[in-house]
Amino acid sequence: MTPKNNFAPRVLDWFDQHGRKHLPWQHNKTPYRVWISEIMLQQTQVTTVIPYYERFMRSFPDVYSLAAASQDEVLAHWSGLGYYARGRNLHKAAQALVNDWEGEFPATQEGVCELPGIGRSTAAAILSISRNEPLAILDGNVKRVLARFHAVPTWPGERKTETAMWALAEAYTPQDRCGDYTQAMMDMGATLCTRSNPSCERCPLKEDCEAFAMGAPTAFPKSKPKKAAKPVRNTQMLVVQRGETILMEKRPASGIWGGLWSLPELDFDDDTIQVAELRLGVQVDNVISLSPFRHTFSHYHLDIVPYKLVVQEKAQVNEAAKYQWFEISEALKLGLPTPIRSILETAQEAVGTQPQLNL
DNA sequence: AAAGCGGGGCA
DNA sequence: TGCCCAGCTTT
Repeated sequence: MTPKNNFAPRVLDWFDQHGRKHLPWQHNKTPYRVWISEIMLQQTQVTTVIPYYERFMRSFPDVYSLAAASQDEVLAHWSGLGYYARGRNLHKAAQALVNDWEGEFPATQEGVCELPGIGRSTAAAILSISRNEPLAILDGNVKRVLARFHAVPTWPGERKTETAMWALAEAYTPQDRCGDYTQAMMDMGATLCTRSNPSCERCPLKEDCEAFAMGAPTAFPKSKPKKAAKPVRNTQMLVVQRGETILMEKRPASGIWGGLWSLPELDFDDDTIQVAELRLGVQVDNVISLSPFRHTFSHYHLDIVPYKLVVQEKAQVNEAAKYQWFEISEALKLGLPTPIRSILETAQEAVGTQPQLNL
């Protein structure tokens, strides 16, 4: 990492010229007032928060009034903001402040982090803005700014990436005007360095922003690795019944289920009877639908639609080497792929119980 | 419909 | 400790 020495001054200059400085929580910046605003802003945009914030402050002007209120009263003021667990935490934390801290916020970040609903970043925001403590924040806004500035190549959700980004955040946080810097970084993330359509031209950091230099600001922060959305494949599987026996197929030695006994399979959109008769060389007397189900492999889902085909007693099949007739109970003693085993078990139970489709 | 959001809470 | 979730928004 090569911190640019003038990072913070540039951010602060931008803030002095363009930052928002007259939001309701930006005057009389007590820890209490900053705290309430930070919690509300975690989940909601500035314009929505303003009326809620003002109403909340009117009813609960200080930590004592908040602590003394009932949870229902507090939640009534939260109504419409969502995330009510955070409203409840707010109330609990107010009571903890009154009971354990004589109504004052702890002096240290660790102390503030003890309060329910406040973690490292929110604690730093409260203390830097209200008391000008030189503590770094790393909320979504700051993560975005830093990820772009350094073209951070990995997903911030990874532990080591997040640790590295905390180190960056600390390296850039100035000793002076830390509160303004905190506000400025949030403001930049909210108004310039937005998730989509960032206003790079107006950004005071663009000359040294690696993502901007790459011409790809929105490529950062790297998004969460996709859970490799497993493709879905479809197949038909056939339980070909001849008297008391069913037809098992020996799979090729390599590939999926290599060398195992399985069931004859058709493409999903093959005409079941027609293709079965053609390929196996048997005549189908009767078709019984079995329950379709999904089998999931490590890399794809296989949706299996099983059918039972009843064929004539003396049917012979083509390619006899690949096939063998087994009683179901005998077939179940073979080493079978799991979904094949389930089909056979189902077919065994289902004899005579399924509605029959005579064709 | 999918990802992002800070902190909580679980294994 | 490390990972995933709740509950809502934005894209």
